[in-house]
Amino acid sequence: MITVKDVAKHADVSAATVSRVINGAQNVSPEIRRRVKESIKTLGYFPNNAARSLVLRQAGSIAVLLHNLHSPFYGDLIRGIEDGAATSSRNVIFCSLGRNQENRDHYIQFLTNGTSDAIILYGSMFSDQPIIEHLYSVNFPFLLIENNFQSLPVNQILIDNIEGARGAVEYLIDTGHSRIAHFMGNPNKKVNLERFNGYTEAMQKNGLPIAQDHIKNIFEDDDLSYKASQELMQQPAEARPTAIFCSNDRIAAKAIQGILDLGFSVPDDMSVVGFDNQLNYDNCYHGPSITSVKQPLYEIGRDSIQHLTNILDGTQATPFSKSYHTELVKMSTVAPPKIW
Amino acid sequence: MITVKDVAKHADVSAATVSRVINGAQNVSPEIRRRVKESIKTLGYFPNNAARSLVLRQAGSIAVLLHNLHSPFYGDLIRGIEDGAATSSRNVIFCSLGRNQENRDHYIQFLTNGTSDAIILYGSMFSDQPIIEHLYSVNFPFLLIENNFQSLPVNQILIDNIEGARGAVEYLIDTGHSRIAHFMGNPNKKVNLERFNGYTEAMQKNGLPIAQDHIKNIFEDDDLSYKASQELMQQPAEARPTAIFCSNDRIAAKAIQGILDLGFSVPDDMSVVGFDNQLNYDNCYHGPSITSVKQPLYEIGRDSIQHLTNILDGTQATPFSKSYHTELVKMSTVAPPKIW
DNA sequence: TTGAAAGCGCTAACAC
DNA sequence: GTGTTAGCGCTTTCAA
Repeated sequence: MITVKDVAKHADVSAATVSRVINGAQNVSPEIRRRVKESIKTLGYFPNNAARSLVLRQAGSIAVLLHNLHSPFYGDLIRGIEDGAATSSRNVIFCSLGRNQENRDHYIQFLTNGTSDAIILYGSMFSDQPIIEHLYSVNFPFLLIENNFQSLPVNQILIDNIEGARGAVEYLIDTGHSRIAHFMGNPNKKVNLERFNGYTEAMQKNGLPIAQDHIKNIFEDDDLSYKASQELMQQPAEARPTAIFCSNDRIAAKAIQGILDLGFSVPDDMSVVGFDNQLNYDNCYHGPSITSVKQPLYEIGRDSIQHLTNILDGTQATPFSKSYHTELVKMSTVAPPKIW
Repeated sequence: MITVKDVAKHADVSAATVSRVINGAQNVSPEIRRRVKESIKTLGYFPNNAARSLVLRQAGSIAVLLHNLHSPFYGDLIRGIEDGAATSSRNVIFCSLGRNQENRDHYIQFLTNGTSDAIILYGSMFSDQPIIEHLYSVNFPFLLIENNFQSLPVNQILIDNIEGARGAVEYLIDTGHSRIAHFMGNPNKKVNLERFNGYTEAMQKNGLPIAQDHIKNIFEDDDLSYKASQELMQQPAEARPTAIFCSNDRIAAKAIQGILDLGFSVPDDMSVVGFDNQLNYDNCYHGPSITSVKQPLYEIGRDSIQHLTNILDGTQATPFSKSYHTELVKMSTVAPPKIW
């Protein structure tokens, strides 16, 4: 391993001078700077990150923690993070939080003790609370994305799920629907609760009652959505809802499939709205293009790195909070209801 | 920050003893061990990774390098890696290699100098060659997956693309096809070349000529596949191929879509075989279930961590090489050709 | 079995 | 502008 000492000897200067050159200090004569740079190149020197981290108390990296890194849902977010990282002086590493509690704790300890300078935690699992409280208690810089955490003054980036859901349901109402069902994802994720709240807000504001069997809990297994939509369709047309608002696009896709497989039409017999705007031709989704609420995940990913970099550099006040608006992408799964 | 010194003082022992307890050395009296453990718990101590890495010359982590971490294609691989990591004493970090050459080099330097102990490089881009040569030249432990690298004795895990492709094409031949087209992905990826070779091998072995316009280059833009399949279908039925073997499932999916959109049937008018077995109901692919060559990505991911861990621990001889077989998953996109 | 001391590679404070 | 020195937190000789 080549060290500063080797370079120093080769360039006939002190280690301190080599360090100065590496770190771009101004008080080095041009001639010496040239010589040191040449030696670095000749010897193929690169500073050891562990040693540097130790003395600087900075690891030079930001860790992005995701549940299920393998989910295709993260595409835009990751792309944004990558592009954000390109503009940051810090490197970004991605970490997948496993299910095993002990491994998780160990992993967090690993990251927060000399491996990374800050953590981005994406997702709104209630089960993340102990992690968040730990990070807060040890005063480790972190930023939450999509986790509306009220009990502590933390840095967070949110999207307005309630507004997004409300807008989607109001769009259905404006299109003429009044019996609108909701397929709700796992309530252990805050976003699903918020979207549910947006749905109820819109319904209540418009004086529309919510029938008990119009709320379906889909939890983790998306196939429940398939069955749930078929259950609805088997009711007489004048009794069943004319539209479904879903917590996310996967649920919407399965619901649509269930309806189509019974020989009904989307949107003629049933309108469907999703959330996330995640399924499209590019990822080989070939079903009907789903009208869906889009969150600006790319921007969120990109901005999160920049904000966190600024926080670390002290150019950004904390706690920092920012909310992003959603956008309703109108595609082909919504039409006026048949009149009954 | 709590350090060994703090713990030492609290437990009224020396720092060396604390270190011994942390690292499970045997020569510590039970009483002292108990006291130290208690102090560690009381103070909430966790060893600093930078300091530890510096002295041990081990970072305690394995870096997984992926191009386009955001690709849904990596799902099974990442899942396997996660599960492999759970059995390893080392942590796994995921890294996305950007497009910018300078950033890339910097990132590699960052990883190889005190940030990680070994690298897993997935993918068969020819452009990875400089990275591989660099890692080799600095004697940094690494493992290639799906990159058949011949010029240096490196650790690698491969799948038998040629065999897989040959088997797929022979299945088509056995089903009665003789005019079989090939939609070939980006030739800058070795896997696509290998699959092409498997195709030609099968054709030649069975005495089937390959018509010039039956080879379509799809490169990066999958939509080219859509157009290419439509071009084929516009030829008279007795002249056009009766089956297409595609470099991957995305290409296959677009080809199928092109055929269907012209009002033709898959597999009645055209049989299609893909590679990767990647598109299914779970990731919201709703087209015809594609007959496809499946690679054991989960196993590869899991095994790669274990092999690399063993290599680092010196319990696995190097260079290490292993090849995995593929499996043809027969679904609904292949049927005997109509007789002409 | 335990402690004192040296040193991993680097940077920063201080001297010149 | 440059070198000397100390020290980041940890592990590991070496002595006791």
